[in-house]
Amino acid sequence: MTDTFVSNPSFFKLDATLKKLRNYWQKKFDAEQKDITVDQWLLIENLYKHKKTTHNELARNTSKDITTISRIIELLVKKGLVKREADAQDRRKVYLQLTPAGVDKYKDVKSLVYDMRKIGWKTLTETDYAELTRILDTIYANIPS
Amino acid sequence: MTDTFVSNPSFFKLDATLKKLRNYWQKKFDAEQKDITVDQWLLIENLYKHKKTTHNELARNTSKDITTISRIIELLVKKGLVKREADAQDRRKVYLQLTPAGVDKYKDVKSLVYDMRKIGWKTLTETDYAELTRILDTIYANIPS
DNA sequence: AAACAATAGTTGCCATAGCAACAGTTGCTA
DNA sequence: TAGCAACTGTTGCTATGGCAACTATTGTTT
Repeated sequence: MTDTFVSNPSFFKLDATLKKLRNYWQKKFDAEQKDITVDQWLLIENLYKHKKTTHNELARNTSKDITTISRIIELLVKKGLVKREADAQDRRKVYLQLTPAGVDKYKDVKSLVYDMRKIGWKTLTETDYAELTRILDTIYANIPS
Repeated sequence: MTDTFVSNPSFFKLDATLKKLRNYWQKKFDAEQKDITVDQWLLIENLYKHKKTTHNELARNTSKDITTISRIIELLVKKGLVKREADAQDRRKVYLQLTPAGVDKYKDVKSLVYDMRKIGWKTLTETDYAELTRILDTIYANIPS
């Protein structure tokens, strides 16, 4: 692996791309008055798919710190999109699930997200997607935890 | 482009990979008592390469918000790694440059960063790097500003 | 059973991200 | 030259990210 290669700014490029994506999504959300942030959306999407999870599971599934989950969930509860439910057996556990309003929000925002994903990929192929996935997964696996 | 393709979580994967990278770097910085954050490092690296820049240029070069630059620079000034210098012609402008201590910090941290970059890429090839660059650049270009 | 370890989640703190509002300066134009 | 637009940077506010310390609960060990 050459010097030039290693010193090339892949970290920077990842960061820049992700920021531009997040920014674009957020502006669309704001323009269409969805009244959520991109990360709040990610949790809603995850809760829709898993129906009923705990903070810890959500943290693992979304690659977010559990403290961040705790705070985002707090905001979603205040917005009436998520409800907490105590576990009867283990009183430390709190189950999280979307309220009916949360399910509505998911359905409302879903198609917008779908469209935005298409825009990011518009000039790329399925092979490109597979390549990106492979490379990012490899980098992820290469980094010690 | 298929449904499955579009609904696949590339945003999530980018985010997860970047977080793991940033985390790994930060832990190494902390373990070796470099006393800087990853983003502070990115500004130091940029200032080393450009010698003398303004907040605006630095924001463009690093893909960071100018308010974020303003605050990170404030921290670096407090640490004695960066100094501000007013422009004689245009009194709105402030030039930024590394102090001698800032240059030392750059030289001190550089090899550590070099090693970490190698670790992320250890099982990948130059072709992989070129592919990643191409795909990320394409996504970046596809997103409206 | 008492002591201790492990687990689930919250809160405090500081750093980064981005928007809006602001102050000061400079350039343009009527 | 007065007024306004554009530019440079800062500050306030809210959200996310991550570490450390904390509470409460449950499981384990002696």
